[in-house]
Amino acid sequence: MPELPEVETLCRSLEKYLKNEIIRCFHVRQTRLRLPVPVADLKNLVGCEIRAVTRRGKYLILTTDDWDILVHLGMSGMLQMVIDEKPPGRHDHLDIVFHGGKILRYHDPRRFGLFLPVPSPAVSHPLLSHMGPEPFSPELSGHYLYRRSRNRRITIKQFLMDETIVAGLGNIYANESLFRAGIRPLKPAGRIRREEYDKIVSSVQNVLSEALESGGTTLRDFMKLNGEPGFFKPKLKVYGRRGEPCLQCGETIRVVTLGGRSTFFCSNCQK
DNA sequence: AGAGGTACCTGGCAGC
DNA sequence: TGCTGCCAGGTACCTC
Repeated sequence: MPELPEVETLCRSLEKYLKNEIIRCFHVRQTRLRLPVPVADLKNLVGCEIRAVTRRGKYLILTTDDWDILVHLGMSGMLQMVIDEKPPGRHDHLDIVFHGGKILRYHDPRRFGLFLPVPSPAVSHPLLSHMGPEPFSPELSGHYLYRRSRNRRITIKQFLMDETIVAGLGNIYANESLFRAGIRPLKPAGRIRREEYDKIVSSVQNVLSEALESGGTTLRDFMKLNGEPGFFKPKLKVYGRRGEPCLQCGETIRVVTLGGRSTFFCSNCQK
């Protein structure tokens, strides 16, 4: 369930739950994630206090003094606070056990996620250092996207999903943003005008902040319920609506594949 | 350099 | 009921 708004909400909840907690130990049951969990390096974190929990793109960063932990949820990852001594289930790959008894449990059936101890600061790690601006940073502007897109023949949708261009914009919100901006996802990025990029930036920010509100509620329930996935169902206008009528004009929502990802659009509203 | 395809995994669901 | 094939919120790596 890891969309950027959900990762952001998770980040805020974790900050509250984990700040000033001291790591007692790790229980690693599966090391084979997107990158292998370097078990030997985890020793560097034992006894360390969590200073902050932050987010960069869809990565979570648990910060201590000299080492940080980089967490990515991939397609199917979840983090949950385990209060009692609940036995780990299938795909509960890893626990962080804190002094005082709190446990943070990493669960990821598809194992596309990542759990990586890295020397501070995590933001200079190669996985993060090449990332583009955050969707809400002032760096992300119509001017910026216009400049980065010149001479690019890639489609605008793939361009927006390139994390070196914008950090953390996933498939759902790339689709939704382009619908709101009235721009067809198949249009080459290099052929989009400056004013259209202004519109794209505000669409991205509006969609994400609206989703953040709904995502937040779901995530709080999720934490309270000790891992019940919840039913986060944002008000999607195009994503997942193949064959259904466009909510603006009634035209049938179409789907194409771009970069291996399903891409939904209204051929009447999006030019 | 940029673009397209593929690989990494498991689970859920539609269709037979 | 049970099998098969397809699809899924992500990212990195390979080839052309």
